[in-house]
Amino acid sequence: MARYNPKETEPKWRNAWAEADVFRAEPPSSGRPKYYALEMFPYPSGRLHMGHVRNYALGDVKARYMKAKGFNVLHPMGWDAFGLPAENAAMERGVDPRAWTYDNIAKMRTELKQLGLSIDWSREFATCDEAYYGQQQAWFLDLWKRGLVYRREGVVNWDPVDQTVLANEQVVDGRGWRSGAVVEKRKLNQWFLRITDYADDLLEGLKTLDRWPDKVRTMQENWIGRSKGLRFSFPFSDPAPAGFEGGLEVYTTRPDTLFGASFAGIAPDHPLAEQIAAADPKAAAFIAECRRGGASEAEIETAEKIGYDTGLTVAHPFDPDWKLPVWIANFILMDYGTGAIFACPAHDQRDLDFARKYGLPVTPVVLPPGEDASSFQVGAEAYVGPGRIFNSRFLDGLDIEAAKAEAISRIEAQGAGKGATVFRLRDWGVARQRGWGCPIPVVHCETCGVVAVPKDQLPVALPLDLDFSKPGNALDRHPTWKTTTCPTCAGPARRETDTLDTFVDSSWYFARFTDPTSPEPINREAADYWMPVDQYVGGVEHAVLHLLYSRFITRALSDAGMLSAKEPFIGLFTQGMVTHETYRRQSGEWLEPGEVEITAEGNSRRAVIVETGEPVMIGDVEKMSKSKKNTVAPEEIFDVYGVDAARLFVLSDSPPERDTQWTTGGVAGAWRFVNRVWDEFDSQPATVAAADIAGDEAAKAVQRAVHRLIKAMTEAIETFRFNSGIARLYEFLNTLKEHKAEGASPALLAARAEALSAFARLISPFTPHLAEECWARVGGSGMVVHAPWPDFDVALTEDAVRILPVQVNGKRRGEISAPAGAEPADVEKLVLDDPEITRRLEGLTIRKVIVVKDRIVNIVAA
RNA sequence: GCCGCCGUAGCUCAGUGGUAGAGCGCAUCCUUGGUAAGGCUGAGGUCGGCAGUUCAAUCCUGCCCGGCGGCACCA
Repeated sequence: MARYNPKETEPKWRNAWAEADVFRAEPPSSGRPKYYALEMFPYPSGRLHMGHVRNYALGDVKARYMKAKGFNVLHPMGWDAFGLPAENAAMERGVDPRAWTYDNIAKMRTELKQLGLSIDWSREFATCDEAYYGQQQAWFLDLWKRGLVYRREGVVNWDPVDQTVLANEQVVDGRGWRSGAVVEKRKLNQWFLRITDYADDLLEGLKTLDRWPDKVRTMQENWIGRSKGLRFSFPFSDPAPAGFEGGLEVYTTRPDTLFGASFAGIAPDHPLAEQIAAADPKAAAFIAECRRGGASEAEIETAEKIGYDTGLTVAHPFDPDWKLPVWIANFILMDYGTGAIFACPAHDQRDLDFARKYGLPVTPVVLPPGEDASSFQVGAEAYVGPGRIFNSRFLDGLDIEAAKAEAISRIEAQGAGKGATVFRLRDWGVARQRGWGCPIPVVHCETCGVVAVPKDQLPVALPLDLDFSKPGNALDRHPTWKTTTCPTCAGPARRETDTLDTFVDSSWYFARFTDPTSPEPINREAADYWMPVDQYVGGVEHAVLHLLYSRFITRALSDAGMLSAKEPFIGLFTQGMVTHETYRRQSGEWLEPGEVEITAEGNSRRAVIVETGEPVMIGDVEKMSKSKKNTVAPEEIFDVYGVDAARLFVLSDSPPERDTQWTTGGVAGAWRFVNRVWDEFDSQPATVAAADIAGDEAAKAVQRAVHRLIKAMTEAIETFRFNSGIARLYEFLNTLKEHKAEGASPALLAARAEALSAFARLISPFTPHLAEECWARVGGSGMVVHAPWPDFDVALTEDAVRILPVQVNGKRRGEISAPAGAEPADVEKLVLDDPEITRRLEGLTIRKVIVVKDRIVNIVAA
């Protein structure tokens, strides 16, 4: 018996696929239904990690399956190649970022190809290719013309370590998402994309994405954060401060509680606050105090509410004689709503905390059900539940929703304000002060202002001789690059030296894949055939970054006429991480898995350092990371066990959406499976004569098992439950082993031949190389990649005779066999005739007999 | 605090309103010309807890406990 040798087999089949060019997507004219499978493209770090293996293996299962189902599959690959790691490498090691990046791409391409993915490599590109980012510049200018790009001075998030601006989405708990540094606020001239124009549409669109995880939809919903309310102005009671003659504009979602108003509040960086501070040193000191507070989550959480009474008062909108004091308060955010609020302490916890601290009035205006108006009081907790309005003049007696509507219409009738919808989502700041990115294609002219570079002068290419030896923007300090002439007046001009956020690069690459050499950014015909992506696979960490930006850009480009699709990804799957146990010395230093030897002692385990025998602490199971040294290099696994075993294990051990734990035992198990599968094919005669299997129980059992397997595998792949599918493959292999080829009857051999033919096709999405070898071994025609997915016969998935357990009062007391589909009445008769059962019923009176067809019988007796 | 996911064998996980499963690990034995290997057999589970619905609950419902994730001074 020849042992399976992946080192020879796997490269052999990869070459065969490449030579036959089997994964090239056919043109739209092929007439076959399309299927666009895509995994989030990698950053070319230069090294493949297990997370990549899992991500691309998952996508590959679906792509190969759909190909077998007869679809015209597009499954491309590219590189998200701009960004900071290249600049850091340049700074640390003096290499050229371009050379470093393309070098890494070459290395990673080799490793990815080794995975045996069904990729159409003819479409490959990198976002740092001039041909790509030049097209990006072209559509950027189109969006500018359409008013979706604007430039303004604004307070931005500044990452002091990476020395660049960050988008709101890239600030996590007050820290830069990449550097982890505490983010500072700076005023800068910034480029923005008007994503807020699409806030409503992006929110509504989520409802149509029924093949997205609920979790991701919820996260986007929260992020967009739509709230409906009222925007209105408080008139100042005394002469209004300069510039506020129109009053103090506030936003509220609770206009129903207007009669519970206690004070008006403004953010410390509200223009009015700044104006007051200019004349009032105490106010200025207070504002400075507010700014000192950090932005980290812990600090926000514990920050006490503090306020400063400005001495100004405003009039209640429904009662000119009712004066409300104006406070500056640290809990009010300038960049939400209008940066000013009206406070109703009885029904808002923040307002209540504040009012209690500063002795401001607390008037309840919503009466909870069952409470009495004369006795209801608010203590330390604001009441935010449902109820009837009281203490509120013309709103009295209304429920909350009716009162909101009434208050809004009164305010609108007075001309004091308007119902308004407010979003948490802010416009997307896209400019980055970096040299290794897509240049923003504009020039600054002294006479003409900011001017777009004409399309025939695109791409605005990065110079080849950027100096990355110092931190900061290499493009800005280049000696000559930014000096140019104005395209409009031919006068002296300066190029924009900001580049685009790399999330811009990744928010349209999927559309470019449909025709990566198009002279336009997007070939509309190709995009309209292929888009949207049918199945997108990637990490959940992009739930609100990449996935939201891509949805926005797709809409914007669609509205600009470049493609029809509004949603980029109609199906989304977010896979879990690959984790591994961690190991440390007693002294606390992390150890690599390879340095540690683990021995089992009964059900517990003991770990020591291989070389010294020094005891090792086995730590938590955590995401593979270099810092904790709990990584396993894919290429080492490929070397020992082969690519198929690695793919199989990484797909088999957990549901794809959950984290999976890498273990050497697990991959060894997958490797044994590969070998046992090969044994079954290798022990089968290459050619088998047809035989009637009707009278052969073993043959029939194999036949039923394989039909059940086809059904289960089809469902498992359709529903992304690959691990369950693989569990079924293991079970089926046990069935095959029970009905060996050695000494088999002609009927069993024939049944095995048919089963093996199907089996080779069923394993092909998971272990494609092994599948080819097996397919060839049993004389399959052509390659298994070209073979259609096997069909199953429902009748053959069921047994002709069923063993029905028989319960008495819910406890199992025996079993009987009955023909499949036997009627309850007949089964009941069989049961009551059964001596074993009747013996169990002696002395009991049968009350009821429940027969569930083909499942079970329960006798209720007393 | 709000929302979501998870809890089944020692470990990682399938599964179903009706007989509790796989891989790994563990134990016994066989093989020692598949050998830094292969095979047979086996032990091991109050299906997180309590209650309800049902003839029947690991599965449905409610409450509770434990773990993980997301959001959170957004008016």
